Amino acid sequence: MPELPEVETVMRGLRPVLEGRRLARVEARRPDLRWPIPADLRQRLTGAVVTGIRRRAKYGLVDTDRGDTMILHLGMSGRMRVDPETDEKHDHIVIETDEGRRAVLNDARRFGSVHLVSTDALDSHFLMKGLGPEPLGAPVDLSGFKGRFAPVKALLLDQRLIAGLGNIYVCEALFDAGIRPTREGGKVKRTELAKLAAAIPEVLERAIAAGGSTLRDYRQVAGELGYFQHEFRVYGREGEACLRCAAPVARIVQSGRSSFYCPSCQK
DNA sequence: ATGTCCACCTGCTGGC
DNA sequence: TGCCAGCAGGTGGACA
Repeated sequence: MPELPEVETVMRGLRPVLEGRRLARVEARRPDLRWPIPADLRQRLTGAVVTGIRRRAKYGLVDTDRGDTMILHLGMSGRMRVDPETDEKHDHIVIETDEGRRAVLNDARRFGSVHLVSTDALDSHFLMKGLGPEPLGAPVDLSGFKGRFAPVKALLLDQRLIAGLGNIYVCEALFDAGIRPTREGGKVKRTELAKLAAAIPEVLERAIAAGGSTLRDYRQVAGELGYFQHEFRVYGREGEACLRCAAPVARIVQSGRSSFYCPSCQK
């Protein structure tokens, strides 16, 4: 669920609560999520000062003054809540600062994960080392699509080529660029790739500005919804009229995941 | 190397 | 009301 804009929104919400604060209490309520939760998480984080709150691709990063970085992934259903009023089912990790403020990781499906690594070795961690460039800021480089046979949809989801896109924003960016998700990656024309390269950061930035997209689980850290789902042009709109040409939006399944597109606008 | 699937897990919705 | 099938924002790893 949480793609780059949702993770960015969550980390922006955590920053004022955690950054610069000393961690007074850290609790892991179960031994594992997708991977084992580090057994020394509590010992290494308790008493440490949070020196940075960052995001890389769909990962949240929390740096401490002890030279450690916690790597946080929200999987499909992960949420962070700040200063929650009540405990909820699937609250797995609780972090409390010296001000008594709390950040709680809740993840019903447990596809998310928590790792703790030396900040110096962060880039060589197996979750980080294969990640492609960030799709914000600098222009997106899609030259890696050359010679590839996989559908352009699959290439955009490949975190080694571009890091941070998921099913929603890939569908939306392909619509904006007028490219059908089934097109063979290597056969997408240069001019179309240029449109796509521009559409990707554009849609991500609009989603961040809207606080992300709330379909089911996702919330901002204080419980607010995201609002970008109201701006979807194709995602989840099967059978509804294309906003550009009024043809019905189609849904197909590619490698087990839904792709939404306009059969008339997207060639 | 490249592309395709499955598995991991819970919760919700819609049909019967 | 109950049951069951199908579906969901991700992604590492197994396979041909």
